[in-house]
Amino acid sequence: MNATRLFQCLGEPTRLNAMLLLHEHGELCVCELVAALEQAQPKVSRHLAQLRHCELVADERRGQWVYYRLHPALPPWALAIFGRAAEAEADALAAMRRRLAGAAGLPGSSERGAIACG
Amino acid sequence: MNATRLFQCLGEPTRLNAMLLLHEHGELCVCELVAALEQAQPKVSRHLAQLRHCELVADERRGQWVYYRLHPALPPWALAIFGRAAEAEADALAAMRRRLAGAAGLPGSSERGAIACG
DNA sequence: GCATAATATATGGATATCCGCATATCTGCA
DNA sequence: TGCAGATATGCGGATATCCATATATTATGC
Repeated sequence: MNATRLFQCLGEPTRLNAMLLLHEHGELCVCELVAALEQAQPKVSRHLAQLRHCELVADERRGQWVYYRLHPALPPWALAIFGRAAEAEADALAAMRRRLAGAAGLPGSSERGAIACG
Repeated sequence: MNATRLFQCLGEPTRLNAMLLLHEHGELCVCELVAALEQAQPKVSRHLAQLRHCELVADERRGQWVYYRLHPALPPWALAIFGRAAEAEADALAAMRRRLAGAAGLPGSSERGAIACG
């Protein structure tokens, strides 16, 4: 992991926001990211693939869903950078958090305290 | 100043290294940056112009030389990110520091302890 | 004014990035 | 087997990025 490459990956809003969400929530599936980011599914999926390629995230399939989390091998300085970026993007992050909580019916919604609808 | 834009700027080696050098040394003129970065002058100048445009650096002409420093309005979280990036790029930074010290005859060389040649 | 050093910009071309749309793959279930 | 939901990928096009070379600008010293 190298600083230039990390910054390249974070220099695009969808990827940065996805990383910040994963940093905050630990683990999210693609449909939750799509809901929180308010971006088209192929777009989110493509950016996640790029983050996977750079080993910024790790993915794991569980049944129908694919869960993403921060890559376990990320060095401490990278995590520290995510923390600072979260500080800088506090407002956008709050909005995404709200959309995530409002997305009922998604796999993780019960754990997040939302009312599951089905 | 916004996180995505900052990361875009830092996602290119010449710009990242220039920022780390300025973070470490406070102030450097273009010819010192050219020596430390080992990149062509027009290339360095162009990247500095871009950093200036994004208000990541401030410039000041003093006679023949133009000095660059980190922009005074940079928020704390941005400075913190530079610190972490410096940690990640410690080796490259050490090499640039050596080249800077070895560049005798440049405007700041006496202050840096090198032997001025003219 | 003229030569020179330091710095900035213009130009053109190669390459990369990002997107939307369509479609493929995979899983769970009837 | 076949359908539906979740996710990934192929493709073409628009745009942005980056570079090297050449040239312009600004300041200094004679």
